[in-house]
Amino acid sequence: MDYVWTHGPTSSEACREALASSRPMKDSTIRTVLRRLEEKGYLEHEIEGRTFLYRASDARQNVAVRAVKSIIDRFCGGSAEQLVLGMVDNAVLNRKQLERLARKVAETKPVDRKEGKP
Amino acid sequence: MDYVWTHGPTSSEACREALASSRPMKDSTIRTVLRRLEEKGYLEHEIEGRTFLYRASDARQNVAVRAVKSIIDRFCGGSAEQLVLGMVDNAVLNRKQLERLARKVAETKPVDRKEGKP
DNA sequence: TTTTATGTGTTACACGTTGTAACGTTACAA
DNA sequence: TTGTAACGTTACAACGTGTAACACATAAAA
Repeated sequence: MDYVWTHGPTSSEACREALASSRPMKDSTIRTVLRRLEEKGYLEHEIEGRTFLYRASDARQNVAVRAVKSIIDRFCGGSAEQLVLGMVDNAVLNRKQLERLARKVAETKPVDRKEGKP
Repeated sequence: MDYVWTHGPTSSEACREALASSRPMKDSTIRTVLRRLEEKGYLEHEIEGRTFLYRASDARQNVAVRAVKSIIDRFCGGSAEQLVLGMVDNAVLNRKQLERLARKVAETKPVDRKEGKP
């Protein structure tokens, strides 16, 4: 998954070769993994000649956010703010960073017009 | 887990009774679950008479934060800020909330003195 | 003191997920 | 036509999870 994210669309072979040094695997292994990731919706593929080219169906960051969202729902009663406060308490995020973020976002989305990407 | 979090220390029986209406389970089932949660470090128990009293070894929110932290490390290159930005992009958090958080934290930890709970 | 109820210990089993792979089939290329 | 590069199908062990049966110990009751 990580490989497909950092490099673009990839064939199973290319993927295998790239990972071979750190983790030698049979081609069938790689293909199984890619197929399963596709079943789960993390990947999609198109056919180039007779080769499958896999690409991530969603950016890494959005996947991260969705995962976090589900944590928020399960553990923070759906309140993202509560989570962020917890992050500050646990020094995962500090005051300075939070302020910088607030400023940055204020610049980017000045009026907060109905959410959604402009 | 959720039950132990919302109510305090609990015996397996109390837990079973409390959940019985929504989810009737045998006592051995409950005990197995509690024991496994303890093995994983989410619960601890002390012995009261000859009954095990389980309590959460950590607050719900901290568990959430740790889970999120691991997502940050895996998907956001360790940058919590990046995640928060992603949350804003995905409308999990909006500008207003972020500003409110920044203000709140600024009040609570005016100087950001070396992190850690005062 | 013997019996009983209540609590814990141990073991099990079905199912789903995940890592890893063998073997089979198909179609382009030499 | 035959080899080879791709994919398709199937498998299997290890692990996690939900659910529970049965065994053992001991305080409490008779």
